[in-house]
Amino acid sequence: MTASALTGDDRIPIYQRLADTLRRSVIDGGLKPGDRAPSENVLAEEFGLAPGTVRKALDVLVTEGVFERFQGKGTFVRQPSFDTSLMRFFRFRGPDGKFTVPESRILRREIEPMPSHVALALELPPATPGISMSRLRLHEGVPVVAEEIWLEHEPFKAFADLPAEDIGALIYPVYDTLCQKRVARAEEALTVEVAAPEIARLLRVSPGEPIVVIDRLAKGYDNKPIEWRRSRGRADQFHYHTEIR
Amino acid sequence: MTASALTGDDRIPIYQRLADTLRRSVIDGGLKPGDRAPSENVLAEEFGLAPGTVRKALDVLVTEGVFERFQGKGTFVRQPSFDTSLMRFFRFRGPDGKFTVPESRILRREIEPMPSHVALALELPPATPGISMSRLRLHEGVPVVAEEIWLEHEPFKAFADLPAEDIGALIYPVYDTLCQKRVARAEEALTVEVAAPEIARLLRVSPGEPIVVIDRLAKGYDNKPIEWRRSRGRADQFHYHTEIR
DNA sequence: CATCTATAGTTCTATATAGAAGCATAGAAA
DNA sequence: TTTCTATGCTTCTATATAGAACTATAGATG
Repeated sequence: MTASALTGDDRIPIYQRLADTLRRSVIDGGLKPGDRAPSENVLAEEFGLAPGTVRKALDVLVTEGVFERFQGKGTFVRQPSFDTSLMRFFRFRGPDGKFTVPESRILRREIEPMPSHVALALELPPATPGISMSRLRLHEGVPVVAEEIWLEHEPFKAFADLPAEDIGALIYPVYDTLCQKRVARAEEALTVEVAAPEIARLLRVSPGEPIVVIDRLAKGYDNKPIEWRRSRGRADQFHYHTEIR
Repeated sequence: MTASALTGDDRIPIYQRLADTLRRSVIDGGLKPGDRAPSENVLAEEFGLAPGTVRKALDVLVTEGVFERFQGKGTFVRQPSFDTSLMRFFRFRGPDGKFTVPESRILRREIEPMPSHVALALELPPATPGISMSRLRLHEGVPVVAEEIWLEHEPFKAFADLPAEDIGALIYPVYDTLCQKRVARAEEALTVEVAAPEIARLLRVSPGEPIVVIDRLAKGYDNKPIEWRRSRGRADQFHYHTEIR
């Protein structure tokens, strides 16, 4: 009955308010990805709650994907993996059938005002100064995906000044270390278009070939947008499957 | 401690074995979609378990999508809705912006040996006799999706004899009432192809236009395949979005 | 007739307790 | 050294209990 240190509207169940509190501490960086949360018993002690109530709060956060649990080891802040991204359905594999990580080549990086659809997605005023980047991903030297990436300039100044050769294939860890921006999740949308001349040239296909377009909006733990990205790849290499019910 | 009427390997936790038991009774038809399950207290009484254990078993089945719960009302066998199907990303709406259910026109229905890829998907021997069906879906008179559907002939004899005009836009309820085959879930796969001449003619597009192809394998509560289906629609009307993390 | 009230049934929240199961490490034993 | 054992931590399972919150219905009240 001792609601103790828990804030918020007390018509909301205790376990949900505890979940809110713990989620908050992940957002604020008190708990970082990979960190172990206090054990169930410690939390119960700390907040003056029954262990079952604490466990139920953790259930919520595990379902949300904020935490993951390992029996005997502990409960940890989850490292976003993005292995459910639509991108994985482009099959980048050689003749031996093995899947490989495609290499990245940055074609262009400039500071310019955002086009309206990007500013809208990033929840910023129109024409906000942004970092615009073009990137080509190649598999065994063959171009497979062309990407446009947009970031708000202000919070990503340090990234804008980073030498291009210091940006590897994985870009989100750079955002984290350089700009303290941690990507927690993303929304993706898939459409199909016909190859425009410039895209056809980049991807080495005939104009008019079908192209799969994946738009991604990456967000932080606080659900605020961080990065907008549009990826285009050859449709004949794309295969997506899912389960419904 | 009284494991009572629960069957199965007793190294498996009780709540999981109870979940298995309840799922079984849905598969066997003892509990049909829309039916209310016995209340948590009744189940606890019946199996000699603590209410918390029963509740945990129901949690499992709710997460699986077998049951859905309503506070104050009860726990019910879920009616599969299929509103997460990839098909919903074809936007069938008029100039007023309203979404509508497309009408169906059955073009062909015959009994013939299955092609190997269909027999493989349905887990049947090659060339098993099947019901082959072609269907065109139209929105305001305009063809939007072309479908091929395959069923095993033997269990669906009654369906094969049904007059075509008695088959409405919704086909799964017919499987249930006529052939006692209940679809519980489905797997879907999405690919993109270039319109072949026959498809182009059906969908009234130019050959070479991009076409979105959705393959669906519908399964029962026992996870056995029931129906194989391939749907083709114009790519320019397709828009899929999802969240990842 | 319409509206409120009591009641019984349902799920949901929260407490308290006990022990099993899994993991890591320190120290004993071979 | 290598292997086993004990210990202490973690999450996981299961019990028992109490009351809150929600829904539907029957019956009283206006």
